[in-house]
Amino acid sequence: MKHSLVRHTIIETASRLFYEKGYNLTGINEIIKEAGIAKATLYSHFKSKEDICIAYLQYKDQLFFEELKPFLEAYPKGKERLLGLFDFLAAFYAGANFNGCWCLNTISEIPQDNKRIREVIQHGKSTLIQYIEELVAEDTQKDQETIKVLARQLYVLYEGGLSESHLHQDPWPIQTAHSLCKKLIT
Amino acid sequence: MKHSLVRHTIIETASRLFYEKGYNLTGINEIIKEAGIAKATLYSHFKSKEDICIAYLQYKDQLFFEELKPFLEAYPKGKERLLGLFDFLAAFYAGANFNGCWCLNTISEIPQDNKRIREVIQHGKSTLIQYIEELVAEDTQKDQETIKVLARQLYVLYEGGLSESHLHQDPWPIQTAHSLCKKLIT
DNA sequence: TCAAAAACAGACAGACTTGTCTATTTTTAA
DNA sequence: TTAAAAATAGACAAGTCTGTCTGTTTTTGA
Repeated sequence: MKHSLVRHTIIETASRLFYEKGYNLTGINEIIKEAGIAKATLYSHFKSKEDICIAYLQYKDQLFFEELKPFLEAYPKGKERLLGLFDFLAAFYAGANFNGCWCLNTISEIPQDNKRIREVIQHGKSTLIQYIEELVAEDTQKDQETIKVLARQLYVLYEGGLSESHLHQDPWPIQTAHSLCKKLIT
Repeated sequence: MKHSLVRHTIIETASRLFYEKGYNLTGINEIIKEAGIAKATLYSHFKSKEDICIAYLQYKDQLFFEELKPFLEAYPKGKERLLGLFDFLAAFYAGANFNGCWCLNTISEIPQDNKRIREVIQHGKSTLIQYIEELVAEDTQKDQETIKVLARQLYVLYEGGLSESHLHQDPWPIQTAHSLCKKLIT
């Protein structure tokens, strides 16, 4: 297998396992077994499990935006697209292998003083907030401050719906967030 | 030490460690060392680590309501008391040892098929929703369905603010949830 | 006072963890 | 074609984990 392909296989396999089973309950031995590679190969691509964790978080964020953006482009700019955010969430929930937000899950699993992983997670979420700001800006004319405030409100709704649908194993929190979003923007 | 006192010491120590460090990163050996008891003593009170986890979740929920209820009784019934919910959250965030929501943290740490722990968590959160319904009902006259819908909306806001303030290590999501609550009830 | 209950220290089993290392084979690319 | 790079299997170190067990000492309560 080509060098870069092996790396990709490791990230894909580790991501699936980390997301499904959790970071601490997934061992290196399980990753190499499922990926079908040798342990020395894994450690020639990543110097530690923590490095794989960071690659996992970045990979999930990348996939997330690669799916979200085309999904929302099917909606007309403005209010409908903002509501589309919660349709995306509902589809995400309904899809196979849903296990909540990988960022919140991982934050819960690492020591509080692990700044390296925390920063990757916070960066990913900041990117999402920024993207929501862009969606809000596409709606009717607003000043910069109003845009920022509304984006943060929608973000908190989005995350609340996501984590609570996971906890209750029921889509009602996402639906609640959706209807609250509607109330906010109309 | 008296029998029931030992049990309480175990729960208190385990709760502190589970909440601070996470469930999987806290070992039985650490619990007995910090609690100052023998391992055989711990296992005479709890048959497994999972049983301690359940006692931990119930203990935290109990403490939570024991603090929340008197806190809110200082507010006038109705809208102000509903907003007080988010003041409580802000105080919880600002307090020492804040580490997010123990329910979401624990859900992230256990295997997906662990129904026993999941049910304890879902039960605790359902109790919170029910309590919010009571707070909502204290406000102006509403039919039962409207009460339920509004309570769920406030709950999603509450949880979103809580988990995101934890993630970003900043109180802005709680403040955002607070202002959204205000908008909702006035 | 005295028997029962509880707590004690700590060894131990058995399985797991991450990460290193050796020695061999395969693949790649010029 | 051939030398360098990469992947291989798997042993190993050194530590972790949960849970059991033995044998002793302390506490409790009637």
